[in-house]
Amino acid sequence: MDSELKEILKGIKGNRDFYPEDYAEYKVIFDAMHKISKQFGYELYEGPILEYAKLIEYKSGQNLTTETYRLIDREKRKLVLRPEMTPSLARLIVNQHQRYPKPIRWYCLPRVFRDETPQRGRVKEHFQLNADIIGVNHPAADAEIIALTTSIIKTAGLKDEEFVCVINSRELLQSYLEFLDIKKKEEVIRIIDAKGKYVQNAIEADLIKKGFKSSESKVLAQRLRTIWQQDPRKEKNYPDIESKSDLAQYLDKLMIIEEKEVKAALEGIGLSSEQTSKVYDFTLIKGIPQDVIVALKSLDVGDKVKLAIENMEELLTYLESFNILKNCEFDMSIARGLDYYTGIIYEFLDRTGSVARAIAGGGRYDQLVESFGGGKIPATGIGMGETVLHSILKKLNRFPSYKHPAEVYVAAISEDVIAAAAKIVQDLRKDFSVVFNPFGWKLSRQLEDAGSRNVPNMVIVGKRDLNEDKVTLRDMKSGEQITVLISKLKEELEVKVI
RNA sequence: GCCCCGAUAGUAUAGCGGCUAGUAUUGUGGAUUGUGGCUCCAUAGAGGCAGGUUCGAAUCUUGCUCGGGGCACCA
Repeated sequence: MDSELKEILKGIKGNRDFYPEDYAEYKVIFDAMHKISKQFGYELYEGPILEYAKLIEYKSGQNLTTETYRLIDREKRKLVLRPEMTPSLARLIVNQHQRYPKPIRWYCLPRVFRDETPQRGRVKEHFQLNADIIGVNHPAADAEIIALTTSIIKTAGLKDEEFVCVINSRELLQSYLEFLDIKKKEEVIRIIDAKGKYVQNAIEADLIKKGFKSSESKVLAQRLRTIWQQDPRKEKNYPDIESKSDLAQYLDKLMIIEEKEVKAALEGIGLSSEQTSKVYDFTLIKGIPQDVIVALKSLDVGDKVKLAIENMEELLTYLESFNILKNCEFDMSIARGLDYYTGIIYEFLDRTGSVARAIAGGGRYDQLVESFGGGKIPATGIGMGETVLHSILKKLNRFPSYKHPAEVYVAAISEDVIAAAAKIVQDLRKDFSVVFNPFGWKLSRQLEDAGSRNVPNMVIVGKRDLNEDKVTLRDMKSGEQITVLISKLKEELEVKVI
């Protein structure tokens, strides 16, 4: 084979081929997304894969990130392969929202593209469910999106204890920083967001000082970071770490390391030691929502912060009404969505330890539509890629084994009954998935074919039966056969195919 | 962009400087003429790509490509 052709046939890095067995797994997730979105009364929409580069720039108010696929068309227009759906959604809303009564509940399952290095749960091309409520600014809307997402994740195959939705309020975080008279809010948020990295870097540096090899230190520090993030109270045992005396000591000190490193970073950008410890203590507030509300209420804060806390409390009541409180935690250290989110923000995290990335993430973005010149239209929504969820479910072995779609295999024994068989096939196809191979194959070959594809039922059409208006119905698994009148065939099959 | 690991038929693997590249399974065709999954026969199919070292490279080496994992980034 030509060497160039060989390279081409490998495909583009990070883009994916879905063979039928693979697609069947993703379909479990897609079906859950469609089914639940419909259950919640969301309408399906779609947009173009190509958009003007400017549209993405408007949304973010900055230049295109390096990850966006760019292209130029024949008319020299600068276009992009959509890296996310929200800008297109905002475009649709700005253009025609007046046609629709509010709130608008829409969902979409677009293929989106990002030119980034593939990692676990991260590829260049993926499907990303978007579900949004547009036109109301009410905590119940945020709660509904969280309920919808929870339901999808559970329908796809995860159990309650295997994931968690962590919730914070950007409004609360910001107003609290304002209350403390902190100017560099963005930088503080960035440090809080990256605290895991501070812990990891400190451990890595310490390990190198102790004489570990640089590459080994990196791996070990990562492992400790993962433990610290997923199990801060150290409830489980970690034999791989505990067996090494050099490492075991870190397990108990993770919280201390975090405090020291994060505080140093905060003071490093000019916060007073009082501001630093107040901010740090604030980020430690996390846990079951009721407890967090109590802790927040005990803080001595201004009216603006109190309002934000009341908002959180209201959200809590809706989470409870929607029966998803058990899936939720409030966590003041979650700082996702620096740029666009304005209120409640949330992300769904894996608790099985398979994948570090978020399963889904979303929040309230009340100013986005306005920034496109579309008037003050509040909105909240979620984005959920299929890759992280798939990766977790795969690791847990939750996908059913692959099944060929055909329910019935119709075999014609000889060429002179093909016409009669074809007629039966046509009729059966109104109710069943039917495979028919009228290629003049011998019966034994057709039996083997049906067997190798795991088609459960076979209808054998031959002259002998046909003379009495009958066919033979064979159960491929047991090998049992009965002859039935053609007119009764469907009835018989209906019992077998459920 | 950076780091680690890997790459032999569709799949799973063997060989580790002497290749005419072995095995299993899968594919295709056939042998039992209206009853398969067994057996048998035939047939097809591979060292990711490009260069270097060497008398000789699948094997050693360099770069790239693709895959897996991580960092940074992004969310």
